[in-house]
Amino acid sequence: MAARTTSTGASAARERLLQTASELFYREGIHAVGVDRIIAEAGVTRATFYRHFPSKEDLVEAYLGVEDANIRGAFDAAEASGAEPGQLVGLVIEGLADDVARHHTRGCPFINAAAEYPDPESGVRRAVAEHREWFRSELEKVLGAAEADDPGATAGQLVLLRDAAMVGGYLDGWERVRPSFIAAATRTAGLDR
Amino acid sequence: MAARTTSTGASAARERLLQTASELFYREGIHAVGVDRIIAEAGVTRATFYRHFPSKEDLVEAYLGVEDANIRGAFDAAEASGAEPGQLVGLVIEGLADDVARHHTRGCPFINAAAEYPDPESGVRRAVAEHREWFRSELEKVLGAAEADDPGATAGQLVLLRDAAMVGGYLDGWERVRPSFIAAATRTAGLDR
DNA sequence: AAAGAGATAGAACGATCGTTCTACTTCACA
DNA sequence: TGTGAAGTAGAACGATCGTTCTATCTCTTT
Repeated sequence: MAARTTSTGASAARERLLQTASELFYREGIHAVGVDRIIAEAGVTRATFYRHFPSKEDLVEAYLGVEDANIRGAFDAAEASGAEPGQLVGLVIEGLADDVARHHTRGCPFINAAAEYPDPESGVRRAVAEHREWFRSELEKVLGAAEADDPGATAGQLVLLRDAAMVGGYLDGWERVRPSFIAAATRTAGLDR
Repeated sequence: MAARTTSTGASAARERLLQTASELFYREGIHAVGVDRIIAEAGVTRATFYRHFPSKEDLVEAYLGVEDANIRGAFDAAEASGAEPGQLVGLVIEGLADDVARHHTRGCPFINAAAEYPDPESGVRRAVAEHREWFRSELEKVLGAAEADDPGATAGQLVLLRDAAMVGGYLDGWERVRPSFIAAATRTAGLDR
């Protein structure tokens, strides 16, 4: 058995590796999960691991890439749903709330990763910075289309609120944080008028 | 040379150990800093380390205890300053902003620690939960004295805003986040009326 | 004067870290 | 048909992890 079995062109072993690592990194932290754990749970050999990822840090960056792609996909889906710009802002807020409730119950993958990588020049921190900048500008775009006043400032505040929601949802429980998040986000976005 | 040299009754070696570890843990992350690093930079022997801290995790908990005590001290100072309850809320917000700008430029010690400790039953996570609960109730007390409406809900929202400020200050730069934080916090606390 | 706690110094424990290596097999494609 | 990439299997590298140990010295307290 070997090689490219998936439709995307990526090898099956690589995808299993990436998915297993993503779950472990998110649930237990990055430094806390060793290469041995990952290859054992992915059912793959060390040699196969290093064939696809030159080092563990490359795998970490790929993990953040998966998280980034997931969120971009959610945005694309929302925009492709044919909702009007005015509605879209509300959909985004609801989507973020739903994401924290369902998938990201251990906090934000990017915030958590940054906690473990102090060097701003590292590949991991670059990935975090790029993701945050994309997210901010995407919000600004949506807000601009909905003709909100000062989309730039509002987008910045919504980024902060999402950070707060993910951290608070993890440490205090989402049911305690959700009302505050919804109220603050809708008011910030100007949806309460 | 030996033993208790400080006025507080704690040994000098223990205090050097704790201060050194606190700086390293905060700046570089907990799992990333080994015991060897700590004892080397503290100028202390392994045996001395384990005399004062049964395990590394005890040192981690002591580190969070130091951070907790610092913030409690700041609150006590603000309350002892003789400011009126109405002013106190504003002082607290300014104090938080000042803290992020000066001391906590690598994020929140408790949020960062929680990112590395997934088990909610662990001593570290318990310390995080206790600190957050104290902070929330302290805010509620101050807001209640200032006769804000719904001190409970407002305190919860201010906790979220502080989380956002510390995360955003670390990852996006405090100068970008500060205006949003000040605006949102003063409005949430009802100081803009 | 005796006792004990706190410090120093340094060797050593087994376990795990991330990484590299050789040897052999299997499949896709030119 | 043969070349090469992708897979399995497993030994081994040096480094570091957190922890334990013995041995000796110093100071404070009784």
